[in-house]
Amino acid sequence: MPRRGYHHGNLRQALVEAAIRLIEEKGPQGFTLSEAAKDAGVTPAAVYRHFEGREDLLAEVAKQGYAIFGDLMEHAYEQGQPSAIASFEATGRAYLAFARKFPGHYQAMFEAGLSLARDPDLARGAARAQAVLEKAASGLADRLPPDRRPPAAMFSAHVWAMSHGVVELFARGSPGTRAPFPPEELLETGIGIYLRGLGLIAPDE
Amino acid sequence: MPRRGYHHGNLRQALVEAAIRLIEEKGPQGFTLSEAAKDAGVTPAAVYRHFEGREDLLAEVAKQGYAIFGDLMEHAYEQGQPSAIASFEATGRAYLAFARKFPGHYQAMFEAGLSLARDPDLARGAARAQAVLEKAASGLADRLPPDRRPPAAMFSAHVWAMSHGVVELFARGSPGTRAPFPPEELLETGIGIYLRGLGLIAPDE
DNA sequence: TGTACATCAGTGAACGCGCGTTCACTGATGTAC
DNA sequence: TGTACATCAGTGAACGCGCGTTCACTGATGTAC
Repeated sequence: MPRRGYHHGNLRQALVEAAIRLIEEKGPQGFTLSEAAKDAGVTPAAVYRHFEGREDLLAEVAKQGYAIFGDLMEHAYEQGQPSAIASFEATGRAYLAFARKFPGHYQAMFEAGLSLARDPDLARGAARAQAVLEKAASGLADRLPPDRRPPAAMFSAHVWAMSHGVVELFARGSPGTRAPFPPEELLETGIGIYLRGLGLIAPDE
Repeated sequence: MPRRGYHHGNLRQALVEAAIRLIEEKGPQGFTLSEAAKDAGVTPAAVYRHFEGREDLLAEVAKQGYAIFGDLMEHAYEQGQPSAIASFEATGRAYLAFARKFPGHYQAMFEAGLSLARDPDLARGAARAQAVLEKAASGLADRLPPDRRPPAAMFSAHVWAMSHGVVELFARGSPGTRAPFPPEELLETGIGIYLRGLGLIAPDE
């Protein structure tokens, strides 16, 4: 991030990127406004030209994360179409792929403790991502006999939970616990068994 | 925690309990040694009579958490015996019950980023809890035909992941996302579907 | 093409704060005689 | 039962630190004439 003069040019985005880097290194709690400023080659006070403060910068990272996340999830869903199952599995994979590829964004979104209420944009971004997963789940539900059809929101919650759990427990350099299996494999097999349990894949395939 | 004089009596445990309370309120990152000392009615320096420092106190909370956790898991397992399925389901429920009943311990154990390597006792406690879940999983695996039997460590990882995900996403006053279902129900149904997928419960029961 | 000027992004010094940790100390407790 | 003394848990003052935030300022940029 070399400065070209007194004016930075694109300090706002440079700060966001510095924040992402710092969150990746030290987690959302270890990230400080001052260090982000330093990383961007700028005085802490300069941050206040572009953000209301520390939390506002953090929220911007989460916001950009939700945008990328939503795009990835939607793309995965489209790739899987017209098969409801393929779409569902693809969104699960996309979840994990996002967490691994954008760990800074992921942590800002899910581990920073940001309230979605603080910013309508943030809430919108989160809702959009969740909507894709529920659309995929609902496509699945349609293939079950109506009398034995659990709510789609429940499917999506199950997969969301398992994905998040895999990320937190096995996809990070987590607390001493080495992953017993590659996270991708764990999630793939987990979702596979789950889908079989729903009666959506043949019992012995 | 009223002091009865110059000497506290049981400051060590009083500090641990203050720490637990603070972690419940503000998370593991918001917990400070100074505030724990204040809560226990004591000067920050007094903490150093009993712990090496902030992280050591945090580790003690985690250690006590693993002890309780291990007991609960083992008890749940025994309750479920001799049915392998009942034992497995019970340990899953025990996981969630622990997280809800001992949120301070839970966070110290799984969200504080403590390295298990820093303390053999800590690693032992964690290993013990994990062993119970794997024992339950292995009891299940025995009931599957050997030629189509996935490793027990994988079962236990799946359930661990789903449980952790449910806790993090739906059992906390999480970021704006209101739980679509009670966490207990979510985990119960999730594990149920999963077990059906393994071919361990009848497809239409 | 050159000059005056408004704009506003970034500076640098300062603030008050709470943190973890250290240190020489003090005073309560319990034991030996 | 009473006294001297060793032990050591907790005190209180001090430290250096980095934090988020504020403020009056400065200097680069771009526009109007």
